[in-house]
Amino acid sequence: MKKTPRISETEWEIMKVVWAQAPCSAGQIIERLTRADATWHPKTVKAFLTRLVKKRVLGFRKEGRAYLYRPLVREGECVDAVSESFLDRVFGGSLKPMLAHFVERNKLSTEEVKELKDLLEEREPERTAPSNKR
Amino acid sequence: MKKTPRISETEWEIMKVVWAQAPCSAGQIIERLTRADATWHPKTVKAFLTRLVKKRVLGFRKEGRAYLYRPLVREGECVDAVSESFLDRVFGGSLKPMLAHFVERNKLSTEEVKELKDLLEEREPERTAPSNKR
DNA sequence: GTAGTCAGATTACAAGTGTAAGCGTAATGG
DNA sequence: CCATTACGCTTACACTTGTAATCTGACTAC
Repeated sequence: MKKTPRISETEWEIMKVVWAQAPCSAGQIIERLTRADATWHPKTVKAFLTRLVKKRVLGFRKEGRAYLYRPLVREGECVDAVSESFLDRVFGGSLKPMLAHFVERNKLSTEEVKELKDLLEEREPERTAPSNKR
Repeated sequence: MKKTPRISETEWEIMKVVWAQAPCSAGQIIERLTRADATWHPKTVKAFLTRLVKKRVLGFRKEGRAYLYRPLVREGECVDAVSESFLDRVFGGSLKPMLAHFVERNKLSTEEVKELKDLLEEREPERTAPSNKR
């Protein structure tokens, strides 16, 4: 296991953009972020970018005057890490209570319920014995 | 809405015990925690308890020499808050990708898949009265 | 070429976190 | 009584996070 570096909440916002936009400049990132939420301050974003590079979460290559940033960790890995941590911390690591919570809370439409069931359907019979994860 | 106070990762560990054990002394909490993970240091736990009281997440009543702590915020509320934040941040707020992720990742047994499907089944909105409110 | 502009880097700083040792006080066992 | 415990409270400190101004060096428009 490679132990994904810890990515804070705000850092995650920035990473989402980088993950989505492949190699992108600070300008593009700032633009994207401020478009969604005008309270982002360019300087703040820059500072975060520098930090993320230092953390080795982002890499870059010089492209003329500016940098083109790119992720050094894959989104999937980070999602895995944070999801597992969340599941463990809040729901003791078991899916059922978690799903129960979300289903309860997000009043799903019949439509959505069906989608989710289909999703479960597709996955399926890897084995019959309870796989105690981890 | 009452805006649940932010509960950090480590604080959550402690809260889990308090939520589970109703009114309980520092000693009981420490005991519980160290039983599960011997690296907990009593002093550390005490410090967190004090902080949590200051944050108004825990309350207490004196019981002789010691305090009996009790939660001032309900677990459900905190779970709601942190779950929503997680869902938004990591999965853009939509359940389906999230479920997909967890289902994919935790190689479920047929058994477990069935349980989850049942869970969805139960929750299904009353289709007799199609109140489609999102 | 000289001032302005625009990069990213550096620095700053207040909160929040994780960790734990010390302090003061009250109970306790000799 | 009095030293030891047992408690909670205070203090400490390094690290992280959120936020942003300032610095520095390169480039651009006069």
